[in-house]
Amino acid sequence: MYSYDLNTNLANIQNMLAEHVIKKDDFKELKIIAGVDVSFSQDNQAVAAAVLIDLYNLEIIETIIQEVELLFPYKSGFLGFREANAMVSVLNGLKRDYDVVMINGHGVLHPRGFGLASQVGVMIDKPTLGVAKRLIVGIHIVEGNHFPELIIFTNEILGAYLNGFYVSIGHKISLKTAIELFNDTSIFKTPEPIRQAHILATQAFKKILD
DNA sequence: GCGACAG
DNA sequence: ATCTTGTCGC
Repeated sequence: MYSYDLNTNLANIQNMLAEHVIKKDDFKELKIIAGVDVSFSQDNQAVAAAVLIDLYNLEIIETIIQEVELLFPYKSGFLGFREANAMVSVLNGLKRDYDVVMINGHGVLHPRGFGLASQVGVMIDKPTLGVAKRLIVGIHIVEGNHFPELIIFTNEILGAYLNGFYVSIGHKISLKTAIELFNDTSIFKTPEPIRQAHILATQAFKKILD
């Protein structure tokens, strides 16, 4: 499915859209944070889940699950083309509004500065941040003298490595705020928004397999 | 050429 | 991502 041309075209699209990413805080308030995740196994049958969490007590105030179809195969560096649509779809199904979305995957900490979190952010035009367990090959790390470690790529600070996770700007948020949000929602190893969303998506996916 | 490769 | 059993530890 991935021909050289398709790869090049998708990369070009990412390069162009990356210019629309806003790497600074651009919001009124940060009270309700959304977490999204997609669960799947072999085929393209999948379940997307989203949770809304109150930033001040980390309690869930709304949840939603939705059956979705993944139209693209997974390929490192192009995760957005596989999961962004599903995430936007499930987020649009939420009744309440939210201020920011935490996403499993990278934001601007990406070869072309346009990871899944940035793609979703640009699509919904809201603040997003990316949280991932591993770096994409090609990203270089520069250890800082102070906590948190700073990560650099093409001479620009793009993210931070915190408590086993790589945190980066998705859209309309600064790295500083993204880091604060990561810390403020981490009661367990994994931040609540994505932890709860993952639990929801996984349970729903297994249930729907009946 | 070979292996690695966000989820 | 998911498939899977046990195991270490609070």
